[in-house]
Amino acid sequence: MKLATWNVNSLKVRLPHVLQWLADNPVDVLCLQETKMTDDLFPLAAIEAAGYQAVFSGQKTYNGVAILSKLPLTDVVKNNPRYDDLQQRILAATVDGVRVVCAYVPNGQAVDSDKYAYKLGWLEALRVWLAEEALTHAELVVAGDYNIAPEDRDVHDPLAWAGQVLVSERERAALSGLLGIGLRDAFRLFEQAEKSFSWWDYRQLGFRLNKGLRIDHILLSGPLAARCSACVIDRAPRKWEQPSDHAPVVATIGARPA
DNA sequence: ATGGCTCGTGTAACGAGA
Repeated sequence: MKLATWNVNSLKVRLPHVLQWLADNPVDVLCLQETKMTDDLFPLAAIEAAGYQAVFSGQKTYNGVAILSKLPLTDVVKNNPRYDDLQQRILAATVDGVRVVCAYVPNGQAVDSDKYAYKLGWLEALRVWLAEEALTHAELVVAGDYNIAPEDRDVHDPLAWAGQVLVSERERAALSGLLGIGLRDAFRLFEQAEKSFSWWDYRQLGFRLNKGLRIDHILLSGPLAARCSACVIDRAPRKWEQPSDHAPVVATIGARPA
């Protein structure tokens, strides 16, 4: 099974990119974040024409998540049942026995802001819920835009970013908390090139100068991590016309042992 | 030190993202 996550920064603008990317990379499951549209506007027909089923949970202007899959999506859950949230940031579904959670973690804006406190509370509630999910789903994937660079090697200029939102200690501790329930960062299961990032600022030639952060992650439960044979960031669509500021992350997971 | 770019909204700037 190939599984990917991609923050598209508006599915209305990026639908052609998603369709092109799926044509080039026919993954089994694609988690999308920042669709930025209500469900009545979701481009289901175009996605189905590309050979994918889809579930989605959106809202006007901000946030919004979706899961695309070649195989049926069952047991769909919108939002974290342990957290009352007006923002549409979580979507879960089961595909071929694998529990897939698509997450768009709050940005946090600045460490002294209300949004930062919301981010930390949201992440703690996510940890509590995922710990429960892990008990009933041995094969659990949590893929999405975490808005956290786990380590300094995931930051183009750690000194400039030190202490700021996306890299602060409390955010990193919250991400470690998710690993503490038995999840692994698929990207770090393998040797990777230095300065591997998944997001680059639109401004200041961020992509061309590789001034980026690795903030989009695929976390895998133990049985899936054991079968994961690769995890890569696909920079190609970041070079296309009118790109998202994020690149897709793709994990390859082998078949269950007989 | 600040803003730099792109999105949605709505049709002009502005909030938000990261």
